[in-house]
Amino acid sequence: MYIGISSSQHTYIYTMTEPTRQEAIYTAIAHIPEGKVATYGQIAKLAGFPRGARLVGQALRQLPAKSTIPWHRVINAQGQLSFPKASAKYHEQYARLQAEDVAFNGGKINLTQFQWDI
DNA sequence: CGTCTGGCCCATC
DNA sequence: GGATGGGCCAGAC
Repeated sequence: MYIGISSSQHTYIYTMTEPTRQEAIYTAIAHIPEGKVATYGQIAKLAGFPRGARLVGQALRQLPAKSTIPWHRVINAQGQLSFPKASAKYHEQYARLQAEDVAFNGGKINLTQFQWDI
């Protein structure tokens, strides 16, 4: 989010120079429709970082708990959740996706069926 | 500066 | 299916 101060010339001074990578990434994720998933690489590209898949992971790791963006719709390019299978996070993501009728087959999501195509 | 580590990706074998 | 190696970018030493 920008914090801006307007001047008489209609220019703006921001506390952060530009949309942060994080913001661009969060915005992209926010656009994933319900019942669809996107890969880290896909989000990175959308946010303007063609090879920045890891940035997406980093951004999501720092996501505030109160945030409402659909982080659970971001999965890896293999169609799997990028959490250890035994972890609470894995189960939460799994449950949220299933609640949106995203199907798992042997722990994997069929990307040709469920990937968000822009 | 260098090196390692991440909710990764891709090509290749 | 799996393993490996290169690439990517930002942070943390």
